[in-house]
Amino acid sequence: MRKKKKSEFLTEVELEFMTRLWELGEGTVRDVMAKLAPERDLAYTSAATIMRILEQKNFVSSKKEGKTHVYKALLTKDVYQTRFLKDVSEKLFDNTPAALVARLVDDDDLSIEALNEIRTLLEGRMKDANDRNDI
Amino acid sequence: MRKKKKSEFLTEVELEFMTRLWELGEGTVRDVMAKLAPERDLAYTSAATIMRILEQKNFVSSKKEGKTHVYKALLTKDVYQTRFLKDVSEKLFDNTPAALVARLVDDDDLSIEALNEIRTLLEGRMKDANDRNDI
DNA sequence: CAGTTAATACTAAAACTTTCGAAGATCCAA
DNA sequence: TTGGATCTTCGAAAGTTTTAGTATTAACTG
Repeated sequence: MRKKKKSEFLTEVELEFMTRLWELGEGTVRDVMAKLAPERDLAYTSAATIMRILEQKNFVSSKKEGKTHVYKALLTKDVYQTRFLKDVSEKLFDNTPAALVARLVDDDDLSIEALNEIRTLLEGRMKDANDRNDI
Repeated sequence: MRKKKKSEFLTEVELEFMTRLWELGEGTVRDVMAKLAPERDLAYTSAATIMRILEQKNFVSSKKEGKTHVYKALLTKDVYQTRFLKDVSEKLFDNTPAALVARLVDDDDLSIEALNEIRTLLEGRMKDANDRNDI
């Protein structure tokens, strides 16, 4: 017998739907479906089920407008990205985020601009961290 | 009816086992089990099943030594990390690895040491990029 | 108000994941 | 060489994920 898994992370299809909802801000099942890839051929009831599951798992909330539900993410994409990366870092990179970055910049050719952007952000962060330490 | 999912990525338990095997280089079911967290209470047959599944999915190969199988990863951790990050980048960061790094360094939980490591890495990478540009 | 349209709720299937027991195979020691 | 220990293989149970059909319910339309 297995114990029930706590759903901290989105499944593949759930992520697909959440991504659309993040883009939309909020929307109905039809709205979300309309944003799926055109080749994605999914019955309306399937999409509705996914949205219902997302609500059960507390990833989204819904309010009723007329007879339809309007869904809204309860979790920002930023927060989810952070949570997810923390887990990846732990499970696949021995808890060393630097190793993760190493692998990433090793593989993909980031533009100089992107690298600069990241460095700026990094230095801002390091300054903050130092300030906190100096108190 | 769903179409068969091609298993490009490891499941949670599979990753747990592969991580041990990567640490070991190669090993038997017992070897891998011995490296699991002490509180991980798993029957030997369960572990054997996981290893067999990993072999079916072509993540590992095995050679027979006496009556036991000695397993070896067919996929390096580096390659898997790269493959995985590419997917994460795509699915959760709009295909912009820079956004991924940005999110990572923006995480308040990151230590100063980790930030330093990342900066060192980044500067090395930027130097390389500049060198290439100067040619 | 009755009929059509469209949304939701319920249910269930098929595939996948995780776990482990039963049965048979193999090796070693006495 | 045989008994015990240990290994492998097979199958299956229980939970999760993904998909969609059916039934019900709510809104609009003539």
